[in-house]
Amino acid sequence: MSDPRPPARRAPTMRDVSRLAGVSPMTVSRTLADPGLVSQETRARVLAAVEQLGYVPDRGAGGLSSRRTGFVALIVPSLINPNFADTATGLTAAMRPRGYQPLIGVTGYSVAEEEVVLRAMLSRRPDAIVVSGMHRSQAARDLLARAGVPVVEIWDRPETPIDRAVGFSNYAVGRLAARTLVARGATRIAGLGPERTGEARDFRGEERLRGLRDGLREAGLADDLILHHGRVAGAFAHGAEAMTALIERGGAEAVFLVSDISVFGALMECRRRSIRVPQDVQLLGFGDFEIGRQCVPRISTIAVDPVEIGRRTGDLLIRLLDGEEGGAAIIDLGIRLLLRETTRA
Amino acid sequence: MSDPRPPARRAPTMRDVSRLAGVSPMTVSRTLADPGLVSQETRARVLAAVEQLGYVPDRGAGGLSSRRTGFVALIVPSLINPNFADTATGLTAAMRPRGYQPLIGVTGYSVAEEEVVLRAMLSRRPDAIVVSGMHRSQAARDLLARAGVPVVEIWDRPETPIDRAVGFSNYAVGRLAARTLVARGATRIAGLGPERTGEARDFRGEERLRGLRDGLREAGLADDLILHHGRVAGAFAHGAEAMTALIERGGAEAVFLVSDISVFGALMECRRRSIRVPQDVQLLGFGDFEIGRQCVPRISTIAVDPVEIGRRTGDLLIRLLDGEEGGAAIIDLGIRLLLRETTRA
DNA sequence: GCTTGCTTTGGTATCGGTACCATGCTTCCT
DNA sequence: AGGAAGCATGGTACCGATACCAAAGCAAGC
Repeated sequence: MSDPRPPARRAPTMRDVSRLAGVSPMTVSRTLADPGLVSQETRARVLAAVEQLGYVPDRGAGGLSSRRTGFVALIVPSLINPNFADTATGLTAAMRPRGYQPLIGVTGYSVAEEEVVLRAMLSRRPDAIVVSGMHRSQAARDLLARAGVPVVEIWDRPETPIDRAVGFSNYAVGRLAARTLVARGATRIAGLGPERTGEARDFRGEERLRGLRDGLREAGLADDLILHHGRVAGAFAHGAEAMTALIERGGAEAVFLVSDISVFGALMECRRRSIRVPQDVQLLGFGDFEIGRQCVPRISTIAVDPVEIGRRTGDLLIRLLDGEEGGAAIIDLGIRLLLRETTRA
Repeated sequence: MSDPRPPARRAPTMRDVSRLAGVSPMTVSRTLADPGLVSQETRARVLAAVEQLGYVPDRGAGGLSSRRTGFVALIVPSLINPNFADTATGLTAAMRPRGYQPLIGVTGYSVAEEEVVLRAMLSRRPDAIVVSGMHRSQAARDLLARAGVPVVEIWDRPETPIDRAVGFSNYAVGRLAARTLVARGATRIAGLGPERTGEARDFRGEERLRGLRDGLREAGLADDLILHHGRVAGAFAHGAEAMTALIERGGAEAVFLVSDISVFGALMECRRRSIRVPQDVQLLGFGDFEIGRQCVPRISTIAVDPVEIGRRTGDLLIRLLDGEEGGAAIIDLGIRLLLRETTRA
């Protein structure tokens, strides 16, 4: 394995800086870690040397020594889902100013991949781990529990969190959906979500439909229109296909879909078939995606704030990593009903 | 700074594994790095010990020693833009099987943030750096050029790449847009993109409009309808607002917008105003976003394959990091015209 | 039988930082 | 004046892996 590139003079080290500034490496380390510990004069000399050499500390080496890497593992099912991209953005915003670097792992909704990704994260010795919907594999649960660092489960409200949780109850979303549609006079109410078999599953989506089912039963309504259909990925297509399947089974007065993306797909299917929304059928989604705010008609939805989930998780972790108490084990950010134009008054 | 959590028995080290297996740490290292180097019997004993202890190697320590961290820095303007999320997914898919871990940095389209993020990445000593539209700050350029590792610029076709480039010509996109709309009989052709001032700029979008302008001039048409309007973020809203501005200036026969997301926003604005697409106005976008394939009417667009950009970049880097020649400095993946329903035949 | 060479294993130094303790010097107090 | 206390700095031993070299064991070749 010969390297064809020019030998690339090695990056300067703390030793180089210390020589140039005429101090010991230890003093350079202090200057960078906590400038208040060195005299003003020394600090100036060190910083000038850092500048002149273009020195960038090697945090890998620092982490090895201090046993704090500054990494925060973030494991999500998908980055293409804007909800998780938003959460990643919120987490980054909260933690980067304190020097933490998110390490993003994507599982593709696959239970098998979960463990592979988690292992890759653990090999980087993160200071904290944030996971979304990872509690299905026992091996993964064990790895997490034994990691010896704070673990936060997000986008969920587990009965018994491994450590902490920041999110909301997906089950409650489904129940609220049922209540909302019942209150709007619908009696034949459908629920559309992805199928529940195979390697890749959307457990949170299933949880919402479970809430819907219980809500409908409680209202004395039938729950025979809760359909599981198609793959979790490509959610746009899912909405259109699921709507088609529903129509073939006779349709419904109101439909709850597991995400706004799916609602959009269903909406387009309705347009193609000249079915009027909300006059002929009411649609209710989940997630308050940007697309639902922009399309015509605007999508009624049950909202959570994905950026806030990331931000609150970041704040919690900063506190925990500073050695403070983090407060409650479970932070429930709640859900919000946004009635717009795909439901009737 | 007292730590309230239980002392968390430290993760097992290679030393622990070696003791349990009755071999030297060096043999454990070899077993894990290249199993063919040790005898079958030894390998079995070592792997059993690894399994029993739940040992996960510390790649931070390994990287310090081997001077290969296995990190690939990926710097993008935004993760919320599905194009970049797709590229990240493609890059991950190509490189993770070889043990590389992407390190994602997000600049928020901000030139100032670029350098901060780049510095954070460099402190992790990545084996390669992938950047998207980072060539605007001289300090950042210098840092990249002196990093001593392969650098790939993506989503662009720079005149003089820092090292390598994988992408396509945004300028060519604009010219193709002009040609396409001219060929469809339009004479009053507009171009809508975000404003060109302020800290956060979408340079690639501007480049597309520059191509459009030149294309229009070449066809002998006016270019006075090329409007820069609103912020780059929140592209849905951008499309609607820009379309409104255009209509207030008298409208156009055909409009090129810098992304399909913007086209969607414009399309919704047209629906609100009962302007028919494509009968009253033709719309052409860029990016072939999922939403453009699903909405009604389906959006005509100039497509690139974002996942492919990531994948090809990953393949190139694997070759370079294996010490092979990488081939051409610039890989142009080309663009594809997809005529759908927002343009006329 | 002894050299040669291959396979398999081990020992030691080192990667670039930080933790921890030691030291020299000043300042302040009794 | 003597000693305690505090500030600024330096020295040394690691953190947990891998590179590199050495060496043991064994088979093959002459």
